[in-house]
Amino acid sequence: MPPSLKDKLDATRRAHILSAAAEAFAERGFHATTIKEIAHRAGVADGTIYNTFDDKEALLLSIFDQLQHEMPAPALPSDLREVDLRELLRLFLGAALSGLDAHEFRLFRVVTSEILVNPELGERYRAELLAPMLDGAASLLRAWSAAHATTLPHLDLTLRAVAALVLGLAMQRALGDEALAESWSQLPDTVAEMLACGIGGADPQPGDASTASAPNP
Amino acid sequence: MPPSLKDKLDATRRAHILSAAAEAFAERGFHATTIKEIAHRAGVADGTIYNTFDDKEALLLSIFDQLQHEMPAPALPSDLREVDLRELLRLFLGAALSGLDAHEFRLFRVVTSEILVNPELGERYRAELLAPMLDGAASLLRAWSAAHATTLPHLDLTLRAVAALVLGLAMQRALGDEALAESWSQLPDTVAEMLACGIGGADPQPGDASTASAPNP
Amino acid sequence: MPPSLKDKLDATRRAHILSAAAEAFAERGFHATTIKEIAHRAGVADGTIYNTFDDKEALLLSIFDQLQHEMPAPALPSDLREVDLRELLRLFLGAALSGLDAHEFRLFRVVTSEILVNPELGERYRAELLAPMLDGAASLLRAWSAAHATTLPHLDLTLRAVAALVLGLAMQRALGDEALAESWSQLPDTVAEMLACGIGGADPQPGDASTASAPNP
Amino acid sequence: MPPSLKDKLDATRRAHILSAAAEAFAERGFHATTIKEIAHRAGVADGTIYNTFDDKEALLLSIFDQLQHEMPAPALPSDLREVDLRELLRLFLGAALSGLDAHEFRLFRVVTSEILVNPELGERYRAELLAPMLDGAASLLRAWSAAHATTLPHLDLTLRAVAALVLGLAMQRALGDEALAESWSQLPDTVAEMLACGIGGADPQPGDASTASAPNP
DNA sequence: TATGAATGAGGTTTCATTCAT
DNA sequence: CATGAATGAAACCTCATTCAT
Repeated sequence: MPPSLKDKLDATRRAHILSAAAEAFAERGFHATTIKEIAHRAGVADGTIYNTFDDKEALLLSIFDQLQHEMPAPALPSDLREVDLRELLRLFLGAALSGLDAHEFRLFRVVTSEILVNPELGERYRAELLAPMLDGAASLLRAWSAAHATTLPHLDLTLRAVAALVLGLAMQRALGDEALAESWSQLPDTVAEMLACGIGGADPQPGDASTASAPNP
Repeated sequence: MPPSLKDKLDATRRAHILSAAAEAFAERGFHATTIKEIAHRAGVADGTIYNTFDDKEALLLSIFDQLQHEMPAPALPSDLREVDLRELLRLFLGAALSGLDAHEFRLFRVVTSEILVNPELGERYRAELLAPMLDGAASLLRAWSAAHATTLPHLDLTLRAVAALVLGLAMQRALGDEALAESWSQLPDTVAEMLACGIGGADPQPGDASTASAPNP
Repeated sequence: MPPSLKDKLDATRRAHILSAAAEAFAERGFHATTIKEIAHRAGVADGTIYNTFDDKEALLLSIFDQLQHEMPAPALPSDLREVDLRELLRLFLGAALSGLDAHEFRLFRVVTSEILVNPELGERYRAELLAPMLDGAASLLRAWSAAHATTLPHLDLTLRAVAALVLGLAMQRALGDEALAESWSQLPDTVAEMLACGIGGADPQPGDASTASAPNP
Repeated sequence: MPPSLKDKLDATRRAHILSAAAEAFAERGFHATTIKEIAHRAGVADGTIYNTFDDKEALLLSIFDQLQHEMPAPALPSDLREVDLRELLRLFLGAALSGLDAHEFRLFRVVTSEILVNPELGERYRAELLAPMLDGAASLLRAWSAAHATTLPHLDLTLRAVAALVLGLAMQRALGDEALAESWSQLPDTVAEMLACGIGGADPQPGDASTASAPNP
C-alpha cells in the first residue's frame, strides 16, 4: 500500500516541527529551549507538537534518528584489492567527517551533550551509532586484510582509535577550533596518511612508492 | 601568613559540598540534579550551599577547576634525545589518559556535557584546558624535532589528532565501552605505537628509534 | 475593528485577576501578599497569573493605571466668569476627593506605600498623576484669573498646597481617621471656603446665614 | 541612680545600629534592606543586632520613635494675644516642616510607606504622632480664640486641613518635587498667609485680619 | 557579649503538559 | 486536528533568625 495522503501530511508535519526543534536546540541547547519556542518557530501551537511527539525528549530522539540516517556510508570500490590502507582510511574518514560537517556541528553539540548525561540516549547512541560503525569498520578492515593477505594487530583498539579520532575532532571543532574548521576538508587525507604511515612518516601522497600504498603497480 | 583556622574550615566545607555535588552531577547530570539533593548528600541545608557558592553553576565551574588542576603533566626526561617519538607519545598519552581515569569519567561526562552547550564553560574549556594542552604538546614536539634534527609535517593537525584521540577515547569510555575500560592502561602504549608507526606498521617495541620512518628497508 | 472575543476574554480575565490582587494588596499590603494568595482569591492557578502579567510588580502597576484612569475630572461651567474662586475650588476638590473615595482608600494606601519606596512607581506617580493634576489646575486657575481680571499671587505654591490638602486628607483618612470619613462629602465645600476666604475668614457662601460660620455676631 | 556605664554603652550601641538601619532603609526601603546590610554598615555581625533589637521591624519602630521625639515644638510666646492667626500658623507650620526637613525626607518616606501598610505601625502613628499633634493644635487654637475673643468655625476640619497640608507637602517633596525643595523654608510664611487670609487674599503681612473676605463687594 | 555559619521556610517564577473549545 | 490558556509541581534562591563557639 503506497503512503496515503494522511501519511504524507504526517511526515511533512513531523519534518517541519523537527526542523524547528533542531534549529532551536542548536541555538540554545536542549534544556534552555522551551516547547513554546519550538512551536513558535514551527508556526504551530504548543499543543500541536504533542499530537506528533510524546515528549520534549522525543524531539531530541527523533533528531538523533535523523542524524543517524543521514550519516553517509563510505563509497568503497567493489574490489578491496584496488585500495591501499591509506586510501581505505581516507574514504572512511571522509564519509564520517563530511557527515558531521553537513550539520555544522550544531546538532552534534546538542545530541552529544545529552548523550553523555541521559542514560537512554547514551545507550542508544552506543548501540545504534557507535557499535554498528565499529562493527562495519571491523569487517571492512578484516575484508581488506584478507584481500591484501596481511594482518592488522590490535584490531579492536585500532578501530576505537579511529572512532576516537572522528569524535574528538568533531568535539574540538564543535568547541570552536577555527584551524580545524578551515582545514576540515583536508582532514581525511592528512589523518589517513598519519594513521597509515605514522606521525612523521612517509612523504606525502603523490607518486610515493615507500608507503603502505604501492597501490597498483 | 599561614592559612587561618577559618580558611581551613572554609576549604573543608567547600570540598565537602563540592564532592557531594560532583557525585550527584555524575549520577544524574547537571540539569537533573537539584540543589536540595546536593544539600541532602552533603548533609547540610539548602541555604548553606549558597554561603559558599554563588550559584548552581558555580558548583559546576568549581568542579571544572578541580579537574583542571588535577590533570597530571607527563614525566619527561630532561634530555629529549633519550626518547624516540613513540616513547614521547606514550608518556604524553599516559599522562592524559590516567588523569581522566582517576575520576572514573563521571565528572568528565558532566563537565563535557555542559561544555558543549554552555558558552561560558565551553570557552573556558577551550582556553584553559585544550589550548594549553595543545600549546604544551606543540612546543614539546618542536623541541623533540630539534633534538632529533628532523621535521614533523602537519604539526598543527597532528596535535589536534592526538588531542582528538584522547577526547574521543574518553568519550567512548564514558559512554560505557567496556573493552576500552579493560585495556585502558595499555592504551598509551598501543596508541603511541599506532601513531608513531602507522596502523599495521612496524614491529612492536624493539627499542627502535628510527621508527615509522624508513618503513620498508 | 470591534474587539474580538479573545480581546474580551483577555480583558475579563485581566480585570478578574487584578481585582483579586487589589483586594489582597489592600488587605495585607504589597509585600505581605503572595502570588499564591492572589491566585487563590481569583480562583486560578499560580501560573495563570503569569499568562497575563509579567510580574508581581506588574499587578501593582496595573492597579495604579486603573486608579489613574478612573480619576474623575471636575465638571466646570463653560464660562469661568460664572464661578467665583470658592466655587472653583469646591468643584476641583470635589472631583479629587470623590475619586479617592470610590476605592475606599484601600488601593490608595497600597499604591502610595509603594510609591514612596519604589523609584519607578514614584516617578510614574509624579509624572502621570501629580504633574498633570498640577498643570491642569494651573491653567484652570490662570484662566479663572483672566476671566475675573485679577491675579493670584504664589500660584505655584498655591497649587501645591491644594494638592497637599488632597493628598494629606487622603492619607489621614487612609490611616483610619473616622471624623474625616464621616464628613468626607462635606469636605470640598468646607475646605474650599477655608482656602478661598481664609481660616475663620468670610461669611459663608453668599447670602447664606445658616452655616456654621456666622462667627462673631 | 545615674545611668551606669553599661547603660551608656547600651545606648551608644543602640544609636549606632539604629543610625545604620536608618541609612539603609532610607536608601533602599524597608523590605529591600537586609539585616546583613545593616550589620555591615554598622560594622557588627548579624547576630549582634538581635542582642539589642527583637526584630527587623523593631528597628523600624525605633526609628519611628526617634523621629517622633525629634519633632520640634513650635516656639510660642507666652501670651497668645501677641500673635495674630497668621503668625500662629506660621510658627506651627515652621516647626512641623523644619522637623521633616532635618531628615531630608528619607526617613519620612520609609516610615510613611510602612505606616500605610503595617497596621501596628499605622495605629501607633495615628495614636502617637497625629492625634497628639491634632490635640495640641486644637487646644492651641482654642486658647488663641479665647485670647482673641473670637471663634473659629469648623475647628476639627481646620485642624485636619492643616495637618493635611503638612503631610501632603512632605509627600510631594519626598516624591522629588524640586520647586518645593527650593522654597521649603519660605513655605511656613506663604502657606500661613494663604490659610489665614485665603487664596489670593489680603496684602502681605500687616496684621490684617479682615483678609481675603470681602472679595466681591 | 559578639560572631557569622547554618538553617529552612517560603517566595517568585518557569514550563512541560493537558484538555475544553 | 489545531489551539493556547490553564495547570501546578518543582526549581532556585533569599534572608530573618538562631545558637554553638
